[in-house]
Amino acid sequence: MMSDSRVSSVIQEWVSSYPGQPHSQALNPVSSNQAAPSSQMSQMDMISYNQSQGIIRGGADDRVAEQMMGLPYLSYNSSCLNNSSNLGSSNHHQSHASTQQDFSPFLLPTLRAPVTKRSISKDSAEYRLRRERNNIAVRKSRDKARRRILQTHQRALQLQEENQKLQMKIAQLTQELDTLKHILSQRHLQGGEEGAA
Amino acid sequence: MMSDSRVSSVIQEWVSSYPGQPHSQALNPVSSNQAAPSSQMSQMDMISYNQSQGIIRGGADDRVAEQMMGLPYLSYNSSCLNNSSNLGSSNHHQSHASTQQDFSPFLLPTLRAPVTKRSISKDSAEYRLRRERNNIAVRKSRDKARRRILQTHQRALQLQEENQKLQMKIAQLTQELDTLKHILSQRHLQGGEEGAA
DNA sequence: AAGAATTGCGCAATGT
DNA sequence: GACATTGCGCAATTCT
Repeated sequence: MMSDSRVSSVIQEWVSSYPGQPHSQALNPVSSNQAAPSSQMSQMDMISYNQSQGIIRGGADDRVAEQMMGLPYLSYNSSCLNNSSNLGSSNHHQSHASTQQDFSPFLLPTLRAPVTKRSISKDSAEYRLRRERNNIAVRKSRDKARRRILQTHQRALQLQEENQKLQMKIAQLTQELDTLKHILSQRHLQGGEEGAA
Repeated sequence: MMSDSRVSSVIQEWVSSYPGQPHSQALNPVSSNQAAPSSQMSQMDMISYNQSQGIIRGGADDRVAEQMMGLPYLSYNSSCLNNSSNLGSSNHHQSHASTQQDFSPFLLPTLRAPVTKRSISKDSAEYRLRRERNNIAVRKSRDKARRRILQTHQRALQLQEENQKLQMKIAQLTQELDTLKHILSQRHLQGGEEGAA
């Protein structure tokens, strides 16, 4: 309930352990339109990393918008060109939402309602507060992850060491046992001879 | 030569296996000035995450600049406010560099030369190409990291299992040994009696 | 000298 | 609703 959290996500655990999948993009209508060009591929191991087409957009900081919603390098042309200064920001959502309106609402039932989804305008203090908090959470989470990884690593080392000791002990015991067995067999013979005599 | 590549890095393998340390920031003068507000603290475990002051900047996309150089939430005010449109971009370095000029150039010998460092303007095709390549590399690298982590984890599990088996074997051998010892002592007594008779 | 690999960071979507 | 996770792209740095 904590480590492999997103196991529930459909597409996720689908074909691999965990990373490299769209995850958010694929499921969310807002971002889905420009979803996975890059992320998709990470699945087919090596090789495939070099797929993302090099659309050389003309816009300047489209990257901003781009990254804002984790979209790779699509939709650089049309939309997303007005918010360079991020003043109208907060509306990336809307823009995309509307851009997508053409989709039959029947196919995306529960997702059409909040067309404006509360205009979080990136200027709002609330927005910054949210972001700030999330950033803190992110740092914390990553720190935790790092610690976890470290622990696992050290645990492995420790176990390996312990393993060696155990194996040595086994070797020792085995030898001891052989010795005793030998002695016993000797005694046995001896006893046999005595009985025969 | 491939997995634990940055083993040579001083601070790195210093105290632990691999992650969690500043690494780059701590060593480089340029970034060091605004370096670790966030990373620093991540060391002192929990608690300290809520430190970043909630400067509610007035600017809009300062975030852009912000993130551009991975600086946490400092320098929101003065500099970094002119490149919203990312045209002059590439000069973040300079801005900061100049901001830092007060530092005796003797301390930063090799870093003052390329004042303009080739103005890569984010519009250039080259820039996009670079970014694209880096993104690919990043994905690849992360995939690799994930695999590595997974492996370590599995290895730990495997070792643990093996450990149990070994311990069982030891228990078994020990018991067997005890049995033989007992038998031998019996024989010994028996032999002694026989000899005495 | 140049490109690939790493790493920390913030954002946004999503999970809990 | 707040916090936790996670994928993603950016930029800085390091490795090769």
